[in-house]
Amino acid sequence: MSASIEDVARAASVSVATVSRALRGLPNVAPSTRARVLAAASELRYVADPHASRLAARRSLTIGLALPMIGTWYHAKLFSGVEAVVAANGYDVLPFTMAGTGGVDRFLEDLPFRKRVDGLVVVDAPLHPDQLGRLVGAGVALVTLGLRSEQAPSITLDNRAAARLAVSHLTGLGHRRLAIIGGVPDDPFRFSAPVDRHRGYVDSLAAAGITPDPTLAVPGNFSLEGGAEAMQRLLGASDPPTAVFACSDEMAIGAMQVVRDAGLRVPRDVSMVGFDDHDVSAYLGLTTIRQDVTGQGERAARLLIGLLAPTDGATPVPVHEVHPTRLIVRHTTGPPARSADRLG
Amino acid sequence: MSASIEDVARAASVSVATVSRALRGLPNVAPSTRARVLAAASELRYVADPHASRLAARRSLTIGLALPMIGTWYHAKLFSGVEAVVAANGYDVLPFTMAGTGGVDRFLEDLPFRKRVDGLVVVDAPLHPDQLGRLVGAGVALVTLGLRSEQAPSITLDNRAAARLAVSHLTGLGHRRLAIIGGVPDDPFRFSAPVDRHRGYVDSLAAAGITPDPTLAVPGNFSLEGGAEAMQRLLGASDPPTAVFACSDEMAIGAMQVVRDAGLRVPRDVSMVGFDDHDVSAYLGLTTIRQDVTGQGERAARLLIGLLAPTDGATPVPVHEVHPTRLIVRHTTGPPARSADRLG
DNA sequence: CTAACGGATGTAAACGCTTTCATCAACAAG
DNA sequence: CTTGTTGATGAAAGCGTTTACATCCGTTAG
Repeated sequence: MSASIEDVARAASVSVATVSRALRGLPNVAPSTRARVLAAASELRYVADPHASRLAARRSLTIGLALPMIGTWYHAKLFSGVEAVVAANGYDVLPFTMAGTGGVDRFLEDLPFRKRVDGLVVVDAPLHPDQLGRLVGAGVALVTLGLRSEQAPSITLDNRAAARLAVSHLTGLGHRRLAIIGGVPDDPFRFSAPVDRHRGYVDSLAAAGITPDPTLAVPGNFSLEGGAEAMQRLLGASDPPTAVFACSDEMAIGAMQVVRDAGLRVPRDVSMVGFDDHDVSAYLGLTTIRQDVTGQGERAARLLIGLLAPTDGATPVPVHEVHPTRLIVRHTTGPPARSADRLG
Repeated sequence: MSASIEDVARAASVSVATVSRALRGLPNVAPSTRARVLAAASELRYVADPHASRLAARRSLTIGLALPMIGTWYHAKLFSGVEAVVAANGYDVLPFTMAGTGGVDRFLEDLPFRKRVDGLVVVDAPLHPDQLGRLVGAGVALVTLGLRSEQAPSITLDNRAAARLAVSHLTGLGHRRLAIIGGVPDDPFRFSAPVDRHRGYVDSLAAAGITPDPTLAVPGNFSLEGGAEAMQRLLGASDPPTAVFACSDEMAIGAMQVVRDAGLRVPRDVSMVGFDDHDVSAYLGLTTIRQDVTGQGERAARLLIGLLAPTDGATPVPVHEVHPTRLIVRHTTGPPARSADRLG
């Protein structure tokens, strides 16, 4: 049905070995022969069967991308970055979503990617350190994104410092009752961002001489809905916050809507700062912490592909990159209304 | 390094053929034998090498997903839907992005997916009808999403009717100067939504006795930035619209920000209706046309997998599904301010 | 008791490549 | 003129499965 390497060999009057070499740009092929092979291949619209070639070459030319889910802004951007450089380097990308039955544990149990990918980008580190260690031990090249691990190169943010940036901005404006929407995850080893950001929040409060009020720290599930629910709880309290640090822009957006629905104004009654710099945030005027998600994906892919390249020396030391974040002040933060009281 | 089928065969004291049969649940294997093989396989943590098995079985158990890009809300949701059902059916999904060098044409030229996927979901039909025809002729199972094609099953929206829904809502409120942000694409064969929605817009104007003003139809590139730029142009005109139909929520969001930056209010000065029902739209109170993007992705995948299943009869007639849309009225639409003038 | 049958199993030939190794020609050096 | 050397090429052995076909054996029908 479709041409095989033998067809090309016949058409070019050479052996299949020569076709293979010529097509892959290997040395020791006479220029004239190579030209003839190339012509024949393109004439026959020949494309090497990836399965055959991967079986023979013992490399899949595929990198796996393990993430908790697709469909959110963050993961889509990440995917986009990874995909771009992976494709540019001639690899395929194979997404693994942890959402299905069994999730992470089944993923590790069945190792569905075994023999299927040359390397793995693990996002939000849905794996325990020892699980990661086992993988690395099994010879799987991998880089983690979102959680630092000692066993493999990683790309992270300084979440604690970033949170300090956000919260200090708020305390600097005079806020004293500061809430955080984020939440402690089930397992800090798997997704450390919320706990680190919470630490930064506490840091900043301490620096401003404020004692953290545990009722002002509510989980938001990193979703619009979760942010809205969290804000509802905050507003329902006896002494609501004048400022909120949401650990994602989506939670911030959900929360702001609740604020407005309650007849309050942002930032007059409640200041809001998010995290991510979601595409829409600029258009909503949301003050936020910017991170370059696509760039992180690109970087992770590049790192992994570097790992896959034949290392002509000792095993390289794992790289740990901490990507920058930046406070973007827009229009959802301002001094607390009560500061006027204090002045008066 | 990792167990092969021979290792399992040896451990279970049977031939590799029996192992293969036992593991794949084929008939004609004695229950006791099957149990023994299963035990051995799990003991050795055996997983069949996908490349070998795909080469031998001549099917890749992979479905390709060709889309213009990842990273936007729409495509991420679609991806999410496709991925879920594809994974549930034991297939892998291999994304192909058209963004890179050459884009669609190179994609078709090299047919990079040839021999690599069993079927293809083509999103936003980046292919000409005759290109699609060639693919189908070449035996590639495919379903298109976003553009109806006669050669293959398709999943579409009735974009024209949906646009009528949106625009009639606006005319019903009394608007007479109605803009549309969407734009005519380079090639209506590749992405027909904008032209169909424009038709629906014209329909509704006609029904309301309004002559379309070509200066009120501006392209917006289906992006936040594009929406903003479009709105800038509309506002800069001598007689700006009192209502805008944006062909995507993202364009609507970009446009609304420009409206507000100009010191105008939504919906008092400008009504806005979007298209998609983006996750954030509910939180922004955006009136919009809802479509179930994830559901469309799921459906496309299901259709394709059905196509792949052994057809024990004549070639099935291509299914053309038109998925529903619905107008969701929220808070960005209202009667035009000037309607008061008319009353007065 | 024999022949035919059918279920369980094994043998071995693909599948379409890559890659090692051998071969060969041409040419430089002795 | 031999002997090395080097670059171009081909032969063939895998790579780890699937699957058509053959074999074996216990049943059942005649």
